[in-house]
Amino acid sequence: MSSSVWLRQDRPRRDTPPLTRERIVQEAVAFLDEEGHERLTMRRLAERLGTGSTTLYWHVKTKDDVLDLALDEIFGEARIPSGDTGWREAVTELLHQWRAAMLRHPWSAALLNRPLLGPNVLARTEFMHATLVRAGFRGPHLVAAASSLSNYVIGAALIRPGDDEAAERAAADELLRRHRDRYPSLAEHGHLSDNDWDAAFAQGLTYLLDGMAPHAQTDLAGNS
Amino acid sequence: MSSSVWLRQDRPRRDTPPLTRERIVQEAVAFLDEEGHERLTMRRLAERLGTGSTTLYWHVKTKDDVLDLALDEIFGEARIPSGDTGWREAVTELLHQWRAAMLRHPWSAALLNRPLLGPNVLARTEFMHATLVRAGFRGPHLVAAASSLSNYVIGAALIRPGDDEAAERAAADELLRRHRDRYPSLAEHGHLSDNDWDAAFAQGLTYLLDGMAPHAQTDLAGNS
DNA sequence: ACAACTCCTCGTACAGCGTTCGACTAACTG
DNA sequence: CAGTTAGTCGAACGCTGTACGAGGAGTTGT
Repeated sequence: MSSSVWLRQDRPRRDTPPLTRERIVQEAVAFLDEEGHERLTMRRLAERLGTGSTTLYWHVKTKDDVLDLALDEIFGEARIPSGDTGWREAVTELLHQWRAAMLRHPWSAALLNRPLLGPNVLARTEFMHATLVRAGFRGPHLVAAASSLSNYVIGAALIRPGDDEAAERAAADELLRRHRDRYPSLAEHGHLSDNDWDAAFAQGLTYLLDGMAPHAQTDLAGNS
Repeated sequence: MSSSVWLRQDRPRRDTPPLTRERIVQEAVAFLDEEGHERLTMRRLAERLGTGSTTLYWHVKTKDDVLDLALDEIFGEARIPSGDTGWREAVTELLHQWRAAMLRHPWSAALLNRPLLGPNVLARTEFMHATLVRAGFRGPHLVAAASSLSNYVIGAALIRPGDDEAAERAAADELLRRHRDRYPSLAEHGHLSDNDWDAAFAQGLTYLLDGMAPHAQTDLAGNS
């Protein structure tokens, strides 16, 4: 029925078998880091683990399961802030960590269209949600704030400028320059190679936070 | 082959080649709309076009080409605003159109990790860029504003709530409810099924625009 | 008239894919 | 010692994207 790992329950486990789901996921992440999303096959992953490819199917239902698990795994790298700072600092810190983790593993961008329901993702989304509630967001503004921040960081990681080699980036810039009559504004501001994307991400995030801050109802009840 | 005129079909007209790249792309979009991203194969697409599968490779280099072309094709559905309004109205209108086009073709989300360099994408990005320049954004603020808006709309289309059937959405909500001890804040505000995502998108966009508006340098030179 | 050439189509084939199935081993349970 | 269970694996199936080379049709040159 349900097609996602997170919605199925685990097979009951015994001691510690030599090959585990954890080891598979760990090795999958390493493989993806080294060789990329398109080169991952069950056979190659099995070879790396020193087993036959069909053995993997004892621990995992499908290849998509491996990908879902690997994706959630890297979100665990995003440290959750302590939370004893202001809500803006907390959200900013979390989203920078989030983006950094994804840029460290560029293959993650290709998997973002799958439902993000793993424990690591949920823990971080929960933290963000709770932080926004603590900041005073309620109702539609809470939903809008939370989803906007998610949209923003996911989008920023997806349009990752620089995962493809510099050659490809230069070719894209060349394309713009060649059609400068059709795209004058884009051609003028060297779009891919010249800009500081880290700074742009940070700046865009402050736009978003500046825009949403006035909608936190800090005067709801008579608490501190 | 056939012995009678009536059983033979007309010779295809020569001034309009029977199979063109445009027709392939058009049919690919239709196929993706009807059957989804995972079911598209070159053989099935060819069958739909009434040709052999290898014929496609005369008009197109790889399957990825078809996908890239199909993706750019649907961005053409996003009408570019007239531009005789304020910059906020223009950007808002463009991004709503952009998102609507992607939601109309949910398979597009799975292709967003490819470089977006087609003419339709570039034309719309150019319009947005030009609009922001007209609004007075310069230097790093121009880069940040343009990329933030792109990030936001791409991210919003990617975390499309509701492309999967209601059953899966309900299962995800159930997961949250089952773990309400771990994700209290997420569980409390019914995350997937209950909210108005169109409104949330619109609201988040106003956050972003509110936040960036003060950084437009309207007082640069002494023109009108 | 015929040959040469270009544009386009397609059958065949190949290597590789995700996944299923049933046989096998090894360890634990009674 | 038999029975059960957890885990492994070789072989096979149906499908994929794509390369290759043969051939047909329309046009051009002589």
